[in-house]
Amino acid sequence: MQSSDEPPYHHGNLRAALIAAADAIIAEKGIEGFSLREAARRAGVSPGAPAHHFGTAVGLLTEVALLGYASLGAALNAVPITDDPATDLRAQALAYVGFALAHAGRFRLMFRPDLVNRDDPRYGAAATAALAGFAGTVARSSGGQGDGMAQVFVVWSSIHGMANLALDGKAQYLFDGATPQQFAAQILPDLLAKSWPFGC
Amino acid sequence: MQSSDEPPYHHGNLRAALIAAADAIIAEKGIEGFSLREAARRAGVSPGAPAHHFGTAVGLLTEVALLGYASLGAALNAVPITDDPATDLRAQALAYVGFALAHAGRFRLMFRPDLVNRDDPRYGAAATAALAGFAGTVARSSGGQGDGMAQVFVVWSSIHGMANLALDGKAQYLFDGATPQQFAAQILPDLLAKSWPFGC
DNA sequence: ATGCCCATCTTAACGCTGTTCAGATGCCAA
DNA sequence: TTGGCATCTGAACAGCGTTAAGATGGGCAT
Repeated sequence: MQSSDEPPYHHGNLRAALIAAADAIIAEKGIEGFSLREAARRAGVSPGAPAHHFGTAVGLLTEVALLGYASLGAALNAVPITDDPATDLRAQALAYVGFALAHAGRFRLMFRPDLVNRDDPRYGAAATAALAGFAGTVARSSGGQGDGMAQVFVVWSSIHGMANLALDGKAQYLFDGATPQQFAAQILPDLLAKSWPFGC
Repeated sequence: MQSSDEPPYHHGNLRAALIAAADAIIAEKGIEGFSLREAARRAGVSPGAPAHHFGTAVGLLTEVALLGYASLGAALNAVPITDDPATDLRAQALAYVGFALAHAGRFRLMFRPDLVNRDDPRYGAAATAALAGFAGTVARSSGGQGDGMAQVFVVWSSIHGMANLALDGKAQYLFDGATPQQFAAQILPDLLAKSWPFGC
């Protein structure tokens, strides 16, 4: 009996191994570099093995996307809450964009409807759970006035749009060829403080 | 001699035929339903034929994406300009989201860095040209105060985020299971007028 | 008008992909 | 110990993008 769970047993906890392998591939090569066969290869099993655990490739990728929402939620929950909702909103926006750039593969996967099973009830739950703290900040920021859902949508859209544009290199075009990382670290904080309507 | 250019000549204006076929496939099945071989099939040529005109599949898809930016620009330029920049901004936002939903395949392709050759100089030019009128509205809206680039980025992010969230069915989750089309037609206009900070 | 050149397209092949299915494997419970 | 059954293998299939060698024929120089 080994203390490590690397080569677990006869065949082992293949399910977890495949999820980890898929996540690693996506982190290394991006979502377009993923292939089910390579995930199987890394887990040391035959190409047909994943089918029994996940059905299809979408089944496996859905699990990775669920992990992605969990880690996004963790990143958002990690920002300290102050008594100024606007400050918190800026910090959460920065965390959101930072997560998208730091885990580009995961982030892209999370919003790829063709690669994820949206009918899985855990999917919607994971998304709302990830944004729960963020929705709370929006509610505190508005003081309960106005349409709550609309406000969450508007603020989320703004942050999500910044993340996507930065990820796709569009910010690079507007801001003197700054890389996405330079943009997030140097330009975005000032921008949120001075030009972002939700940052007061 | 035929008046129609359908089966043009010996082999014909294959380049245009392939672009049209690719655009049609994407409109029918979405970007994930595209395949280079099917585009060749529809154009009535062998699988290897596109290579000479576009090099790789990305070459062909880049052309379709350029058409996409042109049509997005046309949609944005089609909104009438009033003397109230906030009104214009709302109308342009509605047009942007409407375009994304009406031409989902094109729109998704336009922001897929793995399917488009970002090094093509026409690509950046097409993107900025499409947003030129929009950037003008932002400038009029701010009265020339503040960082222009930052303002364009912030407003564009907001609109782009709404389009993406609507397209991915996230709005569906926040607004009582409304379909993307219902959302754009019934919910979004009110939302832009009442909860959108750029709509005054 | 004729002949050559060269862009264009075909055919065939390579290696890769996701998925399926019959059969082998070996753990766990009885 | 033995049977049942979840698990995994190995091979196959169709489809994909891309490449290379060869056929095809239109347009240009002569």
